[in-house]
Amino acid sequence: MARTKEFDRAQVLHKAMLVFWEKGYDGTSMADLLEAMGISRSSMYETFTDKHALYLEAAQLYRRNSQEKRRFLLEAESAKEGIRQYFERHIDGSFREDTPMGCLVTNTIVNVDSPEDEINVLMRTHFEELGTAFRELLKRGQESGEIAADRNIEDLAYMLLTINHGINVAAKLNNGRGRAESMIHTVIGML
Amino acid sequence: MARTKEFDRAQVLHKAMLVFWEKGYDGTSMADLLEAMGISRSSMYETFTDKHALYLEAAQLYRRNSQEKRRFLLEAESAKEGIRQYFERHIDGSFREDTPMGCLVTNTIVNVDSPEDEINVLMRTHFEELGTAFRELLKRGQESGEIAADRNIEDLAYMLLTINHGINVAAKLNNGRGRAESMIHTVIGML
DNA sequence: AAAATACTGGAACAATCATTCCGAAAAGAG
DNA sequence: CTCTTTTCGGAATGATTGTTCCAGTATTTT
Repeated sequence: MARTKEFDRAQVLHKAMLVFWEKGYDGTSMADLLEAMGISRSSMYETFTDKHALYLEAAQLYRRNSQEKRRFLLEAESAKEGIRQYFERHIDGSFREDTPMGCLVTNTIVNVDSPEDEINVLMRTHFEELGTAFRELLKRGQESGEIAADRNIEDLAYMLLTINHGINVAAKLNNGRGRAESMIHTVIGML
Repeated sequence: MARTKEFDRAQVLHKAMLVFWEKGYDGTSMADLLEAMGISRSSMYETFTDKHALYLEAAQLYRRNSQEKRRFLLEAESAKEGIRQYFERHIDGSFREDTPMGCLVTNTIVNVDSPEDEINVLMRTHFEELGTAFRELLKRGQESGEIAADRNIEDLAYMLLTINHGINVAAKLNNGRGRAESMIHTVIGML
């Protein structure tokens, strides 16, 4: 009876995500979004309701992509090797030239005011899960003897989580990824 | 011939700094600033020229206060003890309840678009100097035998700098300072 | 008292923001 | 061709933004 469905919703959302990633929530205007998404104002509001709702969807998309890295932690046989592979991916994602620098989630934490905001809850969950993944893997590594028994697993996991945050900040400063890669190599050697 | 000087310029600037610290550059409106500073629009523009100029001054003030921590690195006799004292101060400043969470400088890096902006140059310098302070102290620690000779000083310094960044992000997530303090203790034990 | 300066309050401005609405063009289905 | 639905582009709205300007009120010194 009518015209076929829509444009490519997923693709358009992806474009929006890149803009949010680069400029943050307040920093991106609707004009920026529409230009990048390549659809009309009307279509955008029809499809995504709101700027806030669009951001929420974009953040969730980012998170899905980003969560793939965590598989290296969950499925690793060796703790150190799993951590190495995770950070290799993490550094690559944070420093690569064809996407914005840093991490959309980290970039946002700062920006949103209310800690009760749905967005902020999403961020907190994101990092709690990452911290848990580090902890579980380190624990397994300790049980298998790969990591010394006297190590404080809780502290090491929190250290890795903190380094994870720090890399996202460092990427914004653009000091070059080489230093980060070398640093992670040394950190793993100390575990 | 005339009325005496002004209100307390330094005090008013301090108030403005707290607002920028909490809400970021874009996030704070002139209304917010004026309410916190307690002076009139006219006086504000007369005294500080611009929002941008005001922010720049506020950031420099923050940086001066923040730089006092670095003295613990520059003047330390023991490397580990100096690093311990630095991070004790750093965590306290980042997590304390009577000032905004995190670090004004870190909170800003994300926000400003152009890397050529005077503000962004300020930020970069800030962290380069901190990285140098870590490196010099670690080197002295290695020469005095406090730190093993086979350690890669460059990597360790970059790790501490990255952890420094990460703490500022973690403070925004408000996971409680206890975990950060415990983590630093463990990290220093591993140096 | 008079003159000079410091500060205030509010009005006015132009720009930008997210959002809503409407009419027209486009495109598949009957 | 004729519906029906999707998409578009632009105009309009109302709120908020940073900034300028001016008249008026303090406050101090000559």
